[in-house]
Amino acid sequence: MALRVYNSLTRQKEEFTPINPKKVGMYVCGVTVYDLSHIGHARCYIAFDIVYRYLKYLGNDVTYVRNFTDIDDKIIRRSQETERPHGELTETFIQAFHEDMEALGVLPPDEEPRCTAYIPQMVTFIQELIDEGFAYAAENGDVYYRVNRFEGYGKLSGKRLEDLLDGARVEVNSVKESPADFVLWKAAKPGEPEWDSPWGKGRPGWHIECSVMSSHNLGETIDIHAGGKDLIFPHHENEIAQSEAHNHKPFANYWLHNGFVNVPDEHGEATKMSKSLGNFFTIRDVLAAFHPQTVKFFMMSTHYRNDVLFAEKGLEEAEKRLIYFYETMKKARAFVEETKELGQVIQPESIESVETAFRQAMDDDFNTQRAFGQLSAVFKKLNDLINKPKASEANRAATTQALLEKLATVANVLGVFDLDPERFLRDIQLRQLRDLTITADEIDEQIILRKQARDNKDWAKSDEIRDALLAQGILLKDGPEGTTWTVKA
RNA sequence: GGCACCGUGGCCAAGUGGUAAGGCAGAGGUCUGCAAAAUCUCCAUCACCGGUUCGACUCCGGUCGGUGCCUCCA
Repeated sequence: MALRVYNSLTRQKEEFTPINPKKVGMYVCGVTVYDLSHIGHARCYIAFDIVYRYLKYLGNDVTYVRNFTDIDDKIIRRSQETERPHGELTETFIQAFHEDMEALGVLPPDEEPRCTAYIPQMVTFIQELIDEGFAYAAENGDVYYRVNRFEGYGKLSGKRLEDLLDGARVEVNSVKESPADFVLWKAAKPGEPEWDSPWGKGRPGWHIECSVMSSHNLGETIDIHAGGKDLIFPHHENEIAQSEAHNHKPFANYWLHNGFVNVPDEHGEATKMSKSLGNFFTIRDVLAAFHPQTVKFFMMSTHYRNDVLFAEKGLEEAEKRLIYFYETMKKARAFVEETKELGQVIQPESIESVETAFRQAMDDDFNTQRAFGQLSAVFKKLNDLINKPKASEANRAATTQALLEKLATVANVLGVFDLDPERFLRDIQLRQLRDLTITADEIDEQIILRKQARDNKDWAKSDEIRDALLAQGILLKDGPEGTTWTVKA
């Protein structure tokens, strides 16, 4: 078995071969910290968190670098609007981003470089591009990349330079040699944050940051470079142009891009999130409404390269499914604990096949949806073991235990259903209760009263309590281990 | 206009040359004091038209429909 990944550069799935065996360097473009992060960011960093985890699971020593863009036009504007120093502003949102990622169970990368810490390196890099004729300083203090000097321009996005020029708006009084040229260094206007450079005070352009931080942290050629698909052009195209012109070697061997998170419009059709339309969800908004695992599981229920429609129905479906997974694990765990002595595992090879199937799915470009499909069969099997006395209880319990252990391995790679089931289910209940006036203790009281009535076969009284709870939004479920409850949808 | 991508059951969503994973919803059965839950069973020929092939949802060409990028964007 070998891992195959879809490479945006070649537009096909390829076997993944790192430059150094078992040692992988990956760089994912991070956020610009001028505001709270949205669910599109969540999708991206969840997707590549899985990539990170899976590569490690396969035995690779992975160095994962994800930057923070902590200086750019939007930051400056926001800083001026709010009259806060830009450093303080970005610090706030870096912290918020960390909180969001932690809530989502996204592992921290190995390095999180901030571009303001690399300005001298960027200046050097730009100067070297100028020296080689790949860039030029304009009279206003800006420095531009000379796109037509770089032969491979457009190889990632599939765009041809002449097409770009056709489509480009004619910029009046542009200091650029060509409309396709992009900025490497921006001259500072009065009052803006500024750094020294041979071309005057200014700040780096967006694209140069990633080229420099990538090579400084991971070397001139890296294995994986990833980000949202909206970054393919111009950001990643420009990174390639900068880095390959500068280093004379390939910049990244594999380019991975995740799909968008869309939101429903008034007709339920997918539409792009945008602040102007007010259809924008921050990670915080969403986590207030749904459990982080629900959000994560939902995101992973579509292949990372496809767009996903962030609709309430889908989230609710995901949550329902996740509850089923956790409830099954809880029951399975209880079954094992109740069994005094564990016997022989029934069909040990079927236990191993769980992980084999998982790897087959994940080896195919991190196909989480397929992995979940296969795991459904495992949960069915657990139910079977718990409920159907086909074999001795001791053997069934042993098999259940073995499956649970295998599941834990897989859960750890996926970062889903890796929480304690009791705790997850309790968290879900408490979240659901927030919208109701009744408390968990009050419900438990009523359940005890109802049990007394039921023990006395006082069905009228029992049903009365049940109906009363239902009227308050609480749905009772009578199981072998007693009565549990959920909030009515 | 240029460049990419997509079109699988009521809905979500895998598969991509050998005759359609999984989930939600729905129908029926079991269980239950009755419910609910759980559990079991059932439920598609893959937008359309041509072509290649022994054989195509899967490859090629075309048609129709949808989306993204080309301006800041995960």
